[in-house]
Amino acid sequence: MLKSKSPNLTADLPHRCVTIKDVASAAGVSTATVSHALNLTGRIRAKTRQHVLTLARELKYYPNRNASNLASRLSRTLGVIVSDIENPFFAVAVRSFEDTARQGRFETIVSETGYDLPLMQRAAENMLKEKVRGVAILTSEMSPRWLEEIVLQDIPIVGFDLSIANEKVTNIRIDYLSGVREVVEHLYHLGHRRIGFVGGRVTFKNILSREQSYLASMKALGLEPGPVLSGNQRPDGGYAAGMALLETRPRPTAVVALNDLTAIGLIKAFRAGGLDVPGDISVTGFDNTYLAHYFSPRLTTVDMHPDILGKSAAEALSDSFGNSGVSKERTISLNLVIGGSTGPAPGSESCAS
Amino acid sequence: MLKSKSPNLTADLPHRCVTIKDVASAAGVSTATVSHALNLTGRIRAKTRQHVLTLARELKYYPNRNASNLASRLSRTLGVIVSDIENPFFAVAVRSFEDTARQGRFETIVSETGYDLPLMQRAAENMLKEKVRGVAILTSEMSPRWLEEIVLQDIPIVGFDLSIANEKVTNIRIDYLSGVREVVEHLYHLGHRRIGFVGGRVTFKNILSREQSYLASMKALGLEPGPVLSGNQRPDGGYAAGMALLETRPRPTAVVALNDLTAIGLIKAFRAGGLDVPGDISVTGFDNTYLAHYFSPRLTTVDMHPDILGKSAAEALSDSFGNSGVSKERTISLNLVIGGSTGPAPGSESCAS
DNA sequence: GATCTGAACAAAGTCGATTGCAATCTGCCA
DNA sequence: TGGCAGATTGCAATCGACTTTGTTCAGATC
Repeated sequence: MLKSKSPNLTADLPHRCVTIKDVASAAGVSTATVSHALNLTGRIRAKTRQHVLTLARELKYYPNRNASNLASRLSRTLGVIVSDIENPFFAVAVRSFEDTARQGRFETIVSETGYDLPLMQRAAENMLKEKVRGVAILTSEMSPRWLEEIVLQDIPIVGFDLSIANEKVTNIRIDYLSGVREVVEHLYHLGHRRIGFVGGRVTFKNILSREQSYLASMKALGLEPGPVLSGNQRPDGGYAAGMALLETRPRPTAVVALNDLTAIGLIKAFRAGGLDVPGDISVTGFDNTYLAHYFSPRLTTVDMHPDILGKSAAEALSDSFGNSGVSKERTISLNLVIGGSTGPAPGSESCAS
Repeated sequence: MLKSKSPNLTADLPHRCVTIKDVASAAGVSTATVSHALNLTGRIRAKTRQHVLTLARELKYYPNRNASNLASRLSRTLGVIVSDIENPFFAVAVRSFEDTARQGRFETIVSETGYDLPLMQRAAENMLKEKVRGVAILTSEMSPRWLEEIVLQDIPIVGFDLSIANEKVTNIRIDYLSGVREVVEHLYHLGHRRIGFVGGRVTFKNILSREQSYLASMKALGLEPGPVLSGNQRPDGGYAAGMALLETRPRPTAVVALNDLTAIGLIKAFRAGGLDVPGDISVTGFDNTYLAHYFSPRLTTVDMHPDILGKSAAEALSDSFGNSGVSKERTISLNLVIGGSTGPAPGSESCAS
């Protein structure tokens, strides 16, 4: 769209941004005054301030955040490390975190690990190089090594099920056991006795927690834990597990999935195998994402309140800036949401125990 | 966990990061040498380089990206502005963008607008202050004003349906018309004649494009455009629209939704109204997210290849760094995916036209 | 053995903003 | 009108890394 005839094309010249100096000289004041006018620091005459602000806007001045962070030795950026942004549970949590951070005039940068070890390291390094003010670990597969590394740099951390205790670390407790127990008991009351479980990589602590909670809940009811399979926390993993379960004899009458995504994968597999959900087999999810709500039948699941989680995480970081060393524990309560994906065990009306 | 008895608690002292100076003095070389060793610039003896690298690791040195960007007057960060990360379509696109960027040793920062104007402005300002190297606009509700503003700072932009033409801007073309036409024709061949449409905020250009494509497709088939409603690009908007459609007389026998999320909202509403999908009414989505795949019935939808989109966007930016002024257009091809959410129009076998 | 050459490294200026302290100005009071 | 306190504003150092411009030194050449 631009005729490129002149050798002095704008695009060829190294571009210079508008700096605080430009604003200062345009306003006929020093850079210090401009800085104070923009940041409400120092006492500036109202008229001067207005003048500077007007000029800054006219010149389209956008303060270089790199320079600002460097000079003030203080960043207003928070980091979030998350495993899978495609999972609506995390998407909601991250958004909630960002919204809360924004209200405190903090920016947020997000790094995804994709349940992958090298990416996990990269994410941590990213935060360290960016010199963020605090980090939220919205995933629990983070290796202790990198947590230590972050804490060593004196950066506050918030997360759940963190394998590290330190005054810079705020742990958000999630009572998986009560959540999973409610699910299992719900199925029990529907007459189910053979209740399977589809988990994920047990090397990840919060995934392991759910599995252990399942085992404990079964034992508490005097039930033999049914088949336990592993997915990959995503629908395709659930589908594969579901296909495997179709072949299992005796087939469970209900399956508890570690999250909603796995549950919908399971259901697709069961239907492909000619089973009716919940007529032939009941399925439960975990997280109560919008998927669970709009899926048909609506998933029986456990609400993890990702919005509260994200908000809590951001607040925990803000708090830890003010009063150092006070690591309040925070707790997220879970509650069962009953949907149509669970029903009476086949033939349970006649042989209810 | 830490006993705080000493007044010289580490946490109370202003923390100093390990800097390049620390590494330099530890290694007995100048900071210049350290910089060269780490960045592979300049000619350094292999032994010196190794020595420096080892020490940097031992001291846990993480180069301050703020200082680095400032000094080199060049950032290796790309920005992505996206409307709704909760929509799997965008989640996949963003991830694909990040992966591609990472391969080119670029970091990515993401800002979400939530279809909200003030947030849109904030996102743009965020990019400007961060002095990113390039921006991908994975949403089309960005106001031209901010696009201009970014281009003015000489920052390359890539996006789809951008309302600005400039040598710094790469436009990714998406042929909505062909995609929507395939959907409408598919329904037509199934015997549908009253085909409704649920769109979104028509102030957003790519949303408007889909609606216009629908109208054009209907006209091309000699059909009267059925009821046209607006959602909010999310499931709840689809649900509300579906509820409204239940009351419409004559009720359409098929509804085209502007995306998958709206489609699942619609279906929930229709089922709540006692309708069978696709027995009583057919529904189509758009985007072919994993939702469409795992939903039951599988959604008939249009694959937009978000992964290719994200990758293309990142590549376009990388390209624009090398050769300035070459703004290659890129095109994403769409293709129809037929699922079980569409079926013959009720009674169409007897009165097929 | 003196000179030249290029590799390897150091010194110092620079990026754009912040901030403590000094300098200036203003208004008020004596 | 002179002086002083308090309100404004400027000066200049600083943050941590990069990068241009030297400087040094080993080896090669004659």
